[in-house]
Amino acid sequence: MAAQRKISERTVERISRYRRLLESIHATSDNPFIYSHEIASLCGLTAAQVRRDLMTIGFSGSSARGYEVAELLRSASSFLGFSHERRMALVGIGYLGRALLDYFVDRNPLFKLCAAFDADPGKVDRVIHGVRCYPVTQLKTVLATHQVSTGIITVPADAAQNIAWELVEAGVTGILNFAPVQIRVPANVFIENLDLTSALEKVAYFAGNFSDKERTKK
Amino acid sequence: MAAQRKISERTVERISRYRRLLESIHATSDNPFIYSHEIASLCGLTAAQVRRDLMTIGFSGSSARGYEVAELLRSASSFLGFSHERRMALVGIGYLGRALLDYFVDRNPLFKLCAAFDADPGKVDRVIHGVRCYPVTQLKTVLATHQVSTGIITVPADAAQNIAWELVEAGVTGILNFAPVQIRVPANVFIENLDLTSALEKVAYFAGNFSDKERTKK
DNA sequence: CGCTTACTGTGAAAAGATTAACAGCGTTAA
DNA sequence: TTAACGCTGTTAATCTTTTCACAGTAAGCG
Repeated sequence: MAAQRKISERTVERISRYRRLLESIHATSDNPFIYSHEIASLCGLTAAQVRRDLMTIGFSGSSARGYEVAELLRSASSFLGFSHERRMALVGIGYLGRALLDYFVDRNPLFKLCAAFDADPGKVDRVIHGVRCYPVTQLKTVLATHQVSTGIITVPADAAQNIAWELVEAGVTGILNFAPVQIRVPANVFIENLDLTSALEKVAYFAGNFSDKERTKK
Repeated sequence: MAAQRKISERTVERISRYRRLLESIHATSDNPFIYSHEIASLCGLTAAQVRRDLMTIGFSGSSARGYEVAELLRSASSFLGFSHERRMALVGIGYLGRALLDYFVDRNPLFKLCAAFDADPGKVDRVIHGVRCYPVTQLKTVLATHQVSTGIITVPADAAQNIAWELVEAGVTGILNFAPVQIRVPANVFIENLDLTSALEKVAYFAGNFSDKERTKK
C-alpha cells in the first residue's frame, strides 16, 4: 500500500521502539510535545538519528515545540501496520515457545497469536496461555482457516527448515526464527533469525575484551 | 589479551555461527576440509564475507583445499574465549527466564550459568534446571563469591535498569537484556538489548510490505 | 514587532559493512 | 615437469548507515 521504498530493518526496529516509548509517555506525561533529543536520550540514540527516522516515515514536527506525542504515536502505529489485525502462529511448544506465548499473548491485541503447534502428542489439544495447541501435522489446515501471516519458530535446529517451508506453503510471509540455524525462504518471505546462542557468545566475547577497547557502534 | 582491534559485533556473531556449524560438521562429516563458499552457503552469506571474517580473526586456509575444519573450529573457539570458563547469572525467573535457563544450561560447559535471582520469594531457594535461585536482594553477595562476568536480564521493563546497575556494581562486564527498555551502562560494560517485541513487529512489518519490495541486506 | 533562541528537516560528509576483483599459490592431472 | 584449475588473502570499490552541520522557522520575550 504505502509506496515508501526501502526502509531499512534498523529503522523499522527503531520506530517500534519509539512507538512503545511514546505509548508510555502518552499515558504518563501531561506534556503533549517531545523533542528529538529527548526521544534519543531515552532510546540511547542521537537526535539526528531520531529526526532522520521520523523523516523516513514522513512525520513532521514543529520547530521550537518538537513532535506532538499523540500524533507521532498514531503515525508510528499506522506505519507499523497497527491499523489491522495480524494473525500469528507459533511452532514448537518447548520452554522457549511457552515463554513466547506468555510474552506475546495480550501484549498487543492487534497481534493475535491464534495457534500453536508441536510434534509431541502430549503437548497438544489443550490451551496454553489462552492459545490452542495443535499437532504439527495439522499445521497447514489450521493455518488455512486462520489467515495467519506471521510464524514464530521455536523447534529444535534440525526441524526448523522443514517447519519454515510448511509455514511458507501455508501462506505465511514473515517468520521469526529462534532455532540456531540459518533458515532459507523464498525471496518474497521475510525471515528474522534470532540466535540466542550467538547473542550470548557475543556478549561474553565483549565482556571479556572490553576494558581497553571501544565497542564499534551498533 | 589478544590485541586485535575493533572487531565488529556483526563479525563476532558470525564467528559464533561458524563455530557452531563447524562443530556439527566436524562431528558428522569425514571431510577434514571446507571451502569458504561451503560455509557461506550453509550460513546464508557470501564466500567473500566468510573469508574476510576468518581474515579478521587471523585464520589462514590453504589454497585449493580450503580450511581445515578441526583447526578452524579450534581457532574460532579460542577467538570466542572458549579457553576459559565464563560464569553467568540470570535475573528474573519468569517464563522467559526459565526458558533461557533451560536453553543455556549445559549447552556449553564453558558458559556456566551459576545463579538465578528473582524478587518473588516464592520463586527462590530452589534449583531450576540445575541452577540455584536466590532472592534478588542477595545479588551482590552471591555474585561476589562466584566471579560472574556476564548477566542476563529477564525482569519487567521498569526493574531492568536498576538490576543492570546492580550487576555492574557486582563486577559484571557484559549484559544480555531482554527487557523492552534501552538500558544504559558505563562505557566499559557491554550491553546487548534483545527486544522481542520490536523483533516481532519488524517481522510483521515486512511480512505485510514485502511482495513488491526487496529487503535491504542485513 | 523585531530579536533571540532552540528546534526541525535535510543535503553532504563520514564511518562502517559488504561485495567485487584479482594476484598468487597449492594441488591435481597429464 | 609443467599447465590448468580453483581456491585463498587482500585491496579497492560499492553500498549502507550514521553523523555533521546548517538553513529555515516558530515560539517566547522585551
